[in-house]
Amino acid sequence: MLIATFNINGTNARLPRLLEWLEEAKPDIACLQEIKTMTENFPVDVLRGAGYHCLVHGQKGFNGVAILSREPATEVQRGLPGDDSDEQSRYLEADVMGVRVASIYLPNGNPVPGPKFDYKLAWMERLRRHAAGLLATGLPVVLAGDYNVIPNDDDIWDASAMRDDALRQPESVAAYRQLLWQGWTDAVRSLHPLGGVWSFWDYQAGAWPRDHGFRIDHLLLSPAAADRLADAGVMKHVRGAEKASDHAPAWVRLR
DNA sequence: ATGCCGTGATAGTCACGA
Repeated sequence: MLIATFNINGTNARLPRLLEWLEEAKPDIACLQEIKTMTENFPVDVLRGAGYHCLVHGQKGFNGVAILSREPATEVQRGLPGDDSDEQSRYLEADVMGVRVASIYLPNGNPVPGPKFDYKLAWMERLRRHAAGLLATGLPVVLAGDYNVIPNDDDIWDASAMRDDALRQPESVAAYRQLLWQGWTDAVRSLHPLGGVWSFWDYQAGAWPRDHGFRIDHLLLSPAAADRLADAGVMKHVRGAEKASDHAPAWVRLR
């Protein structure tokens, strides 16, 4: 069972690449982020034609997450609990093929310091609380998405780069570790413990040809899911396509 | 120190990203 997470950076701009990738990789479940379109404008008919059911939590212009699945999915949670005033579409959770899956687009948080960084840390605290409840169910759970956190020095091409960025702030890293310490397994990290695996390369400054990337797209597995972990990685070649997203899909295969 | 590039909303450039 192949579960992937892919920040597509805009549905309209990326649909041809998304369809190519689905045809090539054939994920059973694909968690998408930054769909950047309203729910009603997401191309559900085109994707149904490509063999996928869609759950969509969209928003005009920014953010937006979706869960694509070969088998029908049952929506469990739309939006991250814990703040009724939060109108940003960054969380969607569903049951698919016996697994609880979430598509997560964690706030970027720049600039630091500032209200956006405060929002990021508050959002991570809400996620930590919600994730504790998920662990308590004992279900196989996969929290997949763009976490906008670079967890370790070897998760980036140059450990001194991004030091002042929200993605590498000690508070961001600490919040990510707190989440892990609840009992989650970072699937890609567990299969590549020495690091050196990137999931994002900036469009600017020749980051892709220079391989100046870092890892911010993660799949966190509950114990019941980690027991079934067979393999995990990043589909790096996807980033090399024409008109590619700046992210590549990260994935996990469960037995 | 800032922009680089890219996307979307909008009809100017601007917000936002990472």
